[in-house]
Amino acid sequence: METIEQILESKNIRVTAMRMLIYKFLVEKEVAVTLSDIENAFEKADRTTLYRTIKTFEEKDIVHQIDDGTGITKYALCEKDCNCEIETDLHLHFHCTNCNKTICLTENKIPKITVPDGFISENVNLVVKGICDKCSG
Amino acid sequence: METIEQILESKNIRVTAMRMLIYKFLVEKEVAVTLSDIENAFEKADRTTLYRTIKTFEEKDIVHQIDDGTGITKYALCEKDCNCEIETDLHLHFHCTNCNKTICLTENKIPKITVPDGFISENVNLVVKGICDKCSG
DNA sequence: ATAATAATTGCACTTCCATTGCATTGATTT
DNA sequence: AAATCAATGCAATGGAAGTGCAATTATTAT
Repeated sequence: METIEQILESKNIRVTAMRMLIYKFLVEKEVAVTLSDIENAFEKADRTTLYRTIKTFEEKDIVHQIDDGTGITKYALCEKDCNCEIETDLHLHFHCTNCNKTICLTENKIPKITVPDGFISENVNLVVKGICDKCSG
Repeated sequence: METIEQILESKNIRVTAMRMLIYKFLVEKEVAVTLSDIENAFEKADRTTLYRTIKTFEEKDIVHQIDDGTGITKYALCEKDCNCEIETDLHLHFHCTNCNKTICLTENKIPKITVPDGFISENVNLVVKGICDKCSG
């Protein structure tokens, strides 16, 4: 079992108290979070710090950004073996229009998408909107 | 050949000079446009008017909104036989990271997406990012 | 045709999220 | 311990989306 310190260090992220707290927060959340969500969880910390922390995480590939169409960027921890940058590993996201939660459906891989001649596909983003399991039950 | 007036009327949109101009602009563009694009094309008109016009078009289903992940909402005319609201008719969008253009690939329908039990899919948004035919050539 | 009514447009303003500059604090290295 | 570099906090900015209200224009009814 890796500690948070080890995880951060393995990704060349300098370990600070703040970063460890935010990482922990992301682990505990099972859904994608907005910057405001993080902000509300750490009211003592400055918005900018949180913003830059998440951006650092993103750069170092331990967090990926999700654009679920709500207009607000959300973030979620990558899976252990996630290679966000690799096209074939892309999973889809589900946005519940009822509870406004966005969930990474890591089990559901995106089917192969064909694009017309001349187009070069580098990245695929797929968001399904609807009602999640908790809200539909 | 339908005139713009006829198209608008058939969708229960009251015909005004402004609306005809914006419709014409959208027809001539082959890519999805942002509000700023429209704004730049009609500098004499007020932003709000353009905004509300495009919202009206959207409501009346002659324009659909595209969220290509750039953070800025884009709009494009629906195809003649487009039924944006019908899930099975959804097409995908291609966003070129080089020229920043977003193109409707109306020929490429989105494959059926399966979601886990309990989830109800109502809408699917799929954006492929990469290099478009003009930029890759 | 004209008055009454309703929809559209323009202006001003607000809100919200994302982002940056700069000073300060804190951690690392020499 | 001094020097260096990264991280944090504060303040401010920018951009896009959206709203209220007054003025204008179109539509309907008299």
